[in-house]
Amino acid sequence: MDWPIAEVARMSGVTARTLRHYDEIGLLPPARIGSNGHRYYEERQLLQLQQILVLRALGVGLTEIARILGEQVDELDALRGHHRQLVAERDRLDALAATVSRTIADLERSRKDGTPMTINRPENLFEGIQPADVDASLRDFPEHAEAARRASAAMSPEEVEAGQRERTARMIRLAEQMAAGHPADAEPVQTMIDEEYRLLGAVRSVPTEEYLAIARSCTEHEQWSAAYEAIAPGLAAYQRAAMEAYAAARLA
Amino acid sequence: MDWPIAEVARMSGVTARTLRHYDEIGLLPPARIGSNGHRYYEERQLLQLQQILVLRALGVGLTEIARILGEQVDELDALRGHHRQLVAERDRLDALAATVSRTIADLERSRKDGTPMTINRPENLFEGIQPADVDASLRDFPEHAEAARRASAAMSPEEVEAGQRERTARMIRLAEQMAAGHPADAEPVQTMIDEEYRLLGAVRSVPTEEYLAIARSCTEHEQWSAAYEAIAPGLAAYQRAAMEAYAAARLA
DNA sequence: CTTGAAGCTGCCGCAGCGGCAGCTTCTACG
DNA sequence: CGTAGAAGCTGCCGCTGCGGCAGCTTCAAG
Repeated sequence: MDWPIAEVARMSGVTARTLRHYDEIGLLPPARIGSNGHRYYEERQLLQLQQILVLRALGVGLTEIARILGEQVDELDALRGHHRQLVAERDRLDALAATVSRTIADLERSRKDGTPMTINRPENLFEGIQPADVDASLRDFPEHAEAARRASAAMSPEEVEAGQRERTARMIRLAEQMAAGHPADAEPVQTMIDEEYRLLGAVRSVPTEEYLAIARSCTEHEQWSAAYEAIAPGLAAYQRAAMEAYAAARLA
Repeated sequence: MDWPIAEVARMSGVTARTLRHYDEIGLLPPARIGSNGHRYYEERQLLQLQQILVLRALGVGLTEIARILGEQVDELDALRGHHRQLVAERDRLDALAATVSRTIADLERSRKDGTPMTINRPENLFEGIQPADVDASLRDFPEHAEAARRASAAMSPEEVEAGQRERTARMIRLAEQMAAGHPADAEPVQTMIDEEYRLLGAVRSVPTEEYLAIARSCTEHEQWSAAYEAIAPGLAAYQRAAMEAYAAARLA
């Protein structure tokens, strides 16, 4: 007893095209091929097709299915690995959905306030997108870079987001000072810088030398610089100057 | 001030290849192209790139991003739609992961019991894979088909799975009776069929005529038939014969 | 013998690039 | 001023899992 391709398609619910595809990639060759080139399937192939469809429905890729059917890998191992992937992907989407809904809320709020914000929120500038590279500027202080990496790896996505948001808010306030014409060593600016320094010190104490290295990074680290410049032209240099003035005045 | 492609790549963290791709698809053309064909980007492009990367990080597709940047669609609307998709996909993966972990548990159990089961569990045969088509055989009774559709739509994935598993268990017990050589109208077989009939009746009362239609479907509905045959050759006809004998003896 | 259904083999397209190959152009150094 | 090496360019193939053609052949029923 064998069936032509359309019959199998009707029985299984997949299209004939799919069955030809499975033949093409060697996943499910038909039981025999007539002298006319037509494909004929038997019960064994139906059973295999069922296995394939089960695994496919579970989200397993066709190449992995082929390995399972070929008994090159253990099905339990494969499923366990697949389960890990599924959970990881689900968690990723979950975090993504949360971020998107925050973005939506932010946008809605800013529209009510008169659209002072575009979707290009500074907290999502380059440095935010690639947090792993943020500490690259600290390569002169590898021991601290390592610690920072560990610290940021331990933070939850929410904490990371919150941190980015706060840093950005500071950058914007600083840009406002700059736009108002205050020099970098003006009192209100220095007050803000002092606040930043204290926050930095709350994590761990920062020697003057390293603080100055961070100041230099504001203009020299390409991603940082780009982030500052994207908020306001000249902001990177302004931040650096303010930090250097602060160090000269209070960290001497 | 403009930057060559590699510079932008370093600043933004994407590859030059990606930037060329974005140019190719019209998503981010460079500010100018030198007479040598080289691409040069300016601040405006950097800002756009940032927007692009933010949206891309949120999982928005490039074509949708292009529409948002071109202001052809409202960003809030786009994000709301995207959020729905994200949540739906997350839920799908969640259900999938749950199914996979049940499958893993089943496989582990069966291995301890001496591997009486392969991954090709009958509860995942064709009809299980396409539950939406199960009631297609009831097309002669459209009003009932509609009700069944509603009922199955209201069931949770767990309930559906459980139902499939139970039906399959019955099919296997029936196959054992058949393998033992009992005719379809033998007493133990009829007892099983009676149990099935009562279960069916618990959902809603089934007239004899419709019961016989269901019996016919066992051999005539291709997916059902395939499911029975995959468990044991001849099982579809055996089930049908048993049901018909039951109807003749007890529903007359 | 004819006709319509079903079969076949390609090839393009989809999203978002990665990774070549093969050629040209910039930049720095001697 | 010549040259090497880095960086630029334009294609084209590949991935996943098929859908959807086109163009031709073959089957099955009347």
